[in-house]
Amino acid sequence: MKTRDKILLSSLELFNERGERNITTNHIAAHLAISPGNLYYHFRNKSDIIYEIFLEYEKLVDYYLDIPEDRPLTLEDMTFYLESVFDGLWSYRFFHRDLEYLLDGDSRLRQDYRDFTNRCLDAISRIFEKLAEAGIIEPQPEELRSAMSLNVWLVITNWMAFLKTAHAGEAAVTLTLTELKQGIYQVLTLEIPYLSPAYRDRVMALREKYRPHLPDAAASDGAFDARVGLIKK
Amino acid sequence: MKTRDKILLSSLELFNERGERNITTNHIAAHLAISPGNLYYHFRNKSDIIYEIFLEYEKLVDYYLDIPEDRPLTLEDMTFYLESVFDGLWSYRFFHRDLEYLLDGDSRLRQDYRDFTNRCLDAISRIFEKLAEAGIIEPQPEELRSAMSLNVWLVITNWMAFLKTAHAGEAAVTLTLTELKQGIYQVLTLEIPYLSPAYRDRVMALREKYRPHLPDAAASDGAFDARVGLIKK
DNA sequence: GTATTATTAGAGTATATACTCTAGGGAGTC
DNA sequence: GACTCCCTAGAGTATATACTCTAATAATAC
Repeated sequence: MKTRDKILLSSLELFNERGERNITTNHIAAHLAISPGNLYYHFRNKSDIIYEIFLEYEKLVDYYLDIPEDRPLTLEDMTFYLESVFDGLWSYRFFHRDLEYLLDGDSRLRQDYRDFTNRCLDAISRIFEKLAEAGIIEPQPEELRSAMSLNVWLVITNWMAFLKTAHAGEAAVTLTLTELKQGIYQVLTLEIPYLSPAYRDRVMALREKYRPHLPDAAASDGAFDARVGLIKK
Repeated sequence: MKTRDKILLSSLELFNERGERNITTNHIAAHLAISPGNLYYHFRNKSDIIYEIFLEYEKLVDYYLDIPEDRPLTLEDMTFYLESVFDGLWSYRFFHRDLEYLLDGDSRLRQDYRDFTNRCLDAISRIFEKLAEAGIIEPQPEELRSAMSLNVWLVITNWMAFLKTAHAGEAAVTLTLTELKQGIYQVLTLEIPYLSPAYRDRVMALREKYRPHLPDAAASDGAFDARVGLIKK
């Protein structure tokens, strides 16, 4: 693998594990056993590294949120969207943590992230629209749909921060993908009142599968992971 | 005013304006025209300053979220809760921005914040319960109520971050309290499906007052501010 | 092979940051 | 006046951080 790609990969890994604020360019170089000079040969500065990681993140989510316009959406599609978005969030989880600071210092990123958010909001709204067309949820006026979409976005992007801050025990929290995906439970909670009777039971059953286990239930739940695998096909 | 209090006040002001990460203890001292030694005479370190500010924040929100148990809740109560919580969020807005990092470095704060969150979630849930008792919203099972409360919490605490990151124009954003309170629109959106017919129109009218103005509508809307003042009485 | 370009090492640097240490002033008390 | 206690100044420091510079090596082109 090219040094440049190794830098991106290691940076992402370290940022995710310990937070962008706690990782310096020297840390990244040390972790790869290369010199700082080498790192700065490939990237002008730390912001550039972060920006390139963002571009990857953006590409991934855009790919996940591609909406087929030639057929109606199914419940499986919806599940796929939810699973995928949380997968993406997991892979680039450092990003939302220090978002405001990152955007403060990089106007390219600020602009791109703004556009990205708006694309995501549009996609969510379009998904609701198509779910209504498919008879899964009741159709709603445009105004309500976009306000709903925004709430979905807020829940999705901030579920992780909630887990890390509010579920924190004595020690700092180490999060798992399984826990993160319990955010799907919260998103489906938002949809409940809008479900059409024909699909209500099925969605409620789906939601039930993501219900958080209460007190420190088995951290790695085999059955759960198996199901996740199944859903994603 | 005592130097100690001045330090807390200036810190809060600077943190809110420029972010905790961008403000050093030396900045705070310089801003007050006191020596660093003086600052460190009053506080052992930066974390202690932040912790004390958190205690104030906690106290304020706990005070706002006090729920009268001797009478039913009214629509005015609900409005007051919403307005107050966003006021609190505004006054201590630096806090949620760097929350994860702050908690990482201070286990006292981590523990206290966790308890604080849970108190808030309970309060929100209790408010829903009492709104149902008052016939404003339809009663819901406990499980749904607490999942809903969590969604309300997520929307409330992250609305500001959304504004700052997604609504950002070319330049970094300067937020106003008025914009922040448009979060109330989002919260009320969550409640819509649960409103009882008798109150539906009134709540929808209330919600309408917080609707975001689309393209850069007059930043300081006199009528709006007047209404806010009225509501808070 | 030689010339050129791409890559790397590693020492070094300017600045910042959180914090320390010593010395002393001012106010009250005896 | 001397003692004490609270408060303050301000110089100083160890460490970290983002980044630079020079020189050397590896890869590629001709």
